[in-house]
Amino acid sequence: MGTKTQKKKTPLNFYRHSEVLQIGKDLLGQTLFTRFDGKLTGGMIIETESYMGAEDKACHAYGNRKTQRTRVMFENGGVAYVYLCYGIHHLFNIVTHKAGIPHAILVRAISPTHGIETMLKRRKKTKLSPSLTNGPGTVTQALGIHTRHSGVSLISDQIWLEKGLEINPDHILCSPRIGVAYAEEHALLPWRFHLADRHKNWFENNSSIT
DNA sequence: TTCCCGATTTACT
DNA sequence: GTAAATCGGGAAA
Repeated sequence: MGTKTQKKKTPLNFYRHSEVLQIGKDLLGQTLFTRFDGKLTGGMIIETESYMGAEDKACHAYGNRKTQRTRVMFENGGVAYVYLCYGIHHLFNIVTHKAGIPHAILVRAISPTHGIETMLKRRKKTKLSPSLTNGPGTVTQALGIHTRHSGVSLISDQIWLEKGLEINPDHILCSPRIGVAYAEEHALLPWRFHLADRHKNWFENNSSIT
C-alpha cells in the first residue's frame, strides 16, 4: 500500500544534511501526513520552532542531557520526537542532523488538507475552524499522534512528510519561540518560523501563499 | 520516592 | 483576560 505516496515522501537526507534553522524554514509549506487505523490525515505546515540541541537552553537536550525521553533526539535525523507537555498535550517534533547531535523542530500549526472529517472527530468538533490545528497540542490531537509514536521513522507509513509549496523566503516571519522564558539568553532567539498572512489563507486556496 | 513545574488548551468571567 | 486542568520528566534526597 502507499505506492502512490511512497515516492513523494520527503527523503531522510532532507533531515540530515541541512542546519536546523534552515530546515525549520524549509518545513513550511510541506504537508505532514499520518495514517493510523487506515485513516489518512494531513495538513500543510505553517508554523515551526527550531531547537538547537546541546547549545540551546530551551532544548530538552541542552548540555547533551540524555534521558529515556530525550534519547530519540540523539538518533539520526528523520524520526519523530513526541513528548507530553503540561500533562495533557502530546507535542510533535522532527529530529534533524546526524546521530549524536540532538537537534529537533517543533511543529506548531498546520493548515488542514486531508482527512478533515477524521480530524474533526478526534478534536470533538463539528465545524472547521482555525482551532482545529492552530497549536502544537491541537495538531497532534487532530493527526492522532501520541507519545507512543516517539521514535517512529518519518519515511514510515504512519507519519511522513511530502513536499508541498515552494515558499518565498520573504513570506516567512521569524519571532521568538513560545513558552521558553526559562531559557535565559536563548529565550529571545528568533527561531520560530511561520508563514505571513496565514490567517488570510488558513482554510482558503493554499496556492495563494507563495 | 518526593517534589516542582512546564515546547498548552479550554472554559470561564 | 484569567485561571484551572493534569501528569510525566528530571533533579534532589
